[in-house]
Amino acid sequence: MKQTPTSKAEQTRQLIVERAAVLFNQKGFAGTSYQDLISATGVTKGCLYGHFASKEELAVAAFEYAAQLLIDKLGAVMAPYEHAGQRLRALLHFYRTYLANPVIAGGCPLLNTAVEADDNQPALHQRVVHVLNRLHKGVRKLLELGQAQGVFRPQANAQALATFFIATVEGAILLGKAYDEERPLQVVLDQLEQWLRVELGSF
Amino acid sequence: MKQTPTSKAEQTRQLIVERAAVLFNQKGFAGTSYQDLISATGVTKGCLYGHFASKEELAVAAFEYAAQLLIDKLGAVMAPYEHAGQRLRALLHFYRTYLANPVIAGGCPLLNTAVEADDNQPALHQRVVHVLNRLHKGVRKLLELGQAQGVFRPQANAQALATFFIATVEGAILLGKAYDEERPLQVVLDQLEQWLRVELGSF
DNA sequence: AGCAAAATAAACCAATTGGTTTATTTTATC
DNA sequence: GATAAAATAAACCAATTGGTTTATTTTGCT
Repeated sequence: MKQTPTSKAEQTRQLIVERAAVLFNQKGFAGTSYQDLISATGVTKGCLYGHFASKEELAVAAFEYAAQLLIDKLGAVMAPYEHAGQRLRALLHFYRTYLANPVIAGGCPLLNTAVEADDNQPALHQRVVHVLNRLHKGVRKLLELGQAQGVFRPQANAQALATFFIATVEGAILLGKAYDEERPLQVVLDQLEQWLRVELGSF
Repeated sequence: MKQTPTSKAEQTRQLIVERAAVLFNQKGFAGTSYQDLISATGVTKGCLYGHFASKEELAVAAFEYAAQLLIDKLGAVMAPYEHAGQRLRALLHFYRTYLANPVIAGGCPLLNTAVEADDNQPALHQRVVHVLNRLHKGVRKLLELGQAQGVFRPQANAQALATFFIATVEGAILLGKAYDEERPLQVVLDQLEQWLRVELGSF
């Protein structure tokens, strides 16, 4: 008998996705085997294949989960504020401490997945681009909101600054992870903030 | 009889390293198999093992080769100039067209290797940090040279700006590769250049 | 020309890869 | 408590993995 979308299966699926997202983020797609996934989830291979037809399908679901965590987190850190300047400061603060509080173990899923996927996994690469677009739009809207509120200079190029913001933040995370230190993150975000104050006016 | 370091073996070794560097840069360490290496080099497995005891040893040699290409290239683009401002502009110009003229196919070897290695390959990770240090020192020295020449503002924080430069450039390459477009690179490097002009004075 | 170095070809290895199937057991829910 | 859904256990698959060995051939150099 057809049943209401059962919750147990979805719980298991969710558990798999969450554990897989960490593995893929840390070890990459090629570096993660089914044995890794079985060990990390505590679930059998049959169960994995019951939920996902292939490693690629699971990797896509895992990436989308991790990306949504990031998007949600960015929303959450800005949510307490209406003032665009405060929101921007909250965003910068979030990234300043990213190594200690990553949305998922292994660094930034956008950075990690983009690097491996763009030459190798078209399906994943496509999702990466989509998430980058969402992120860019979010930052751009924030800057435009600030302009509408009269707190950011109207001449500022929101489009370009959003691109610059994302590139700089990802580069900062790269250095922070490479050195396993928070200092590069602090240094880079300090510089970014100063430049944003030049372009947007004090905020 | 012991012979002078034979050149044929070194030629073959060099061929292997060059071809392997491209593969590892494009497909990553885990994503590159011996079969890939055999196909790309045209050399037999026995020959590969004759020159490198393991995939990791080969990957390290390949990364060091690619990194040296980058370091050499940066030196070459700056070499025609003595004026630090001109050198910096040459550096920015080089990165503006990086997607069309990468030092090696597959993007930036520092970016690619850093992302995969920092959680997985300690030997590679160590070399990445070393090359990042060299790169940072090079950029810092350039900024300090400009200060000594009186063309950059003496108050500028060369240390911090060098870190910022590297993070921003790597982030720009990440976006450029992800979108397979030069525009993000142009946009990000325009912003970077403007900020450098604020900090260093016109150059 | 002769000799050593370099490379090949190929067989071999145990382990692991991603993926499939099936019968059985557990579990959630009506 | 019945039943269908979910998960397990395990056998199975062909292919590939990283790595080794050995005998043979090709090559480069003095």
